[in-house]
Amino acid sequence: MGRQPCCDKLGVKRGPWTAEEDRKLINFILTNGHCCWRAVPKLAGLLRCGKSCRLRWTNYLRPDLKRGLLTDAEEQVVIDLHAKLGNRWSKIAAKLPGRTDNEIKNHWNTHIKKKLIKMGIDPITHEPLDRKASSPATTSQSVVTAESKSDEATKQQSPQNNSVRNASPDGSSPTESSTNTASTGGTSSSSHDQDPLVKWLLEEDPLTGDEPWLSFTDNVDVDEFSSIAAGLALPWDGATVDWLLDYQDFGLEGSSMVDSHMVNSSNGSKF
DNA sequence: AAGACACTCAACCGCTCAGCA
DNA sequence: CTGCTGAGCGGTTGAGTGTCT
Repeated sequence: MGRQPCCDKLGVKRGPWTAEEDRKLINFILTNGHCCWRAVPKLAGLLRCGKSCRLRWTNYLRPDLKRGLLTDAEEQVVIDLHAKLGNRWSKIAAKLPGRTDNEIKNHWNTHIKKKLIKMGIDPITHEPLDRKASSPATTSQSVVTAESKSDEATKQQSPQNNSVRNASPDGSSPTESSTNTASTGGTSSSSHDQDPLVKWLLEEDPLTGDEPWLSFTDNVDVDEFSSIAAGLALPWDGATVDWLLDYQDFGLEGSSMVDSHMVNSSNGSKF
């Protein structure tokens, strides 16, 4: 790759996480929360950079994560939101509780993209492939606005330009307006604006930001966390938490074992 | 059975943004 | 206003795994 690692300090471990590292990170965050990711590895006794810890937690260890493939309904939501928002995976993920941006991004690239192509829909423009060359206009079948199309076109023309993220979180910046003006442009009312579900998804954040593990600052123990999780219908029951914290003690190797456990433990429906 | 190829997804990287002094 | 720092985001990589020949 030739890139400089983000954490080029000697002694900073990279690569796949071990069960022991997962255990340390889980233990630390469940008892202390994460006030400052940079400090987490040091305090948790991990030879990782904070960035790596944050990624591991948010993409894999977080207790509210669903595991396994996206359901058809979730997939449809992703497609709809992608048509509206483009590659803003974090925004899309925010509308799908239990899903991470990384997961959605991966799923998009590996499954949905192909599915759409198979269906004759351009995954970038969300327009029928056979109409792409002949007419840029939107159709009733189209699930994207002309604006988001230009958004994608802009991005494609300047692959080094990450400026889509110049948009403010509420999508109101000039950049946002110029590249993804679905809410302001004349074609703002795609078919999904009439879809109550999509409308809701575009307006509401299912996650409020006050998830319990974000505010563990008072040495909440695992049992307490388990009950909180149960109360919130989080996917981790007490047994799972206990198991998760102990699974490497049974000689299970690698975090992939967590996956299989999570999937198998609930009739194959993720966790 | 074994090698080649395809696919998946965890993890990495660089960039940008937000908050603060 | 400016510069610094930490957090978050999206794009990309590559190891592991599955499927095909």
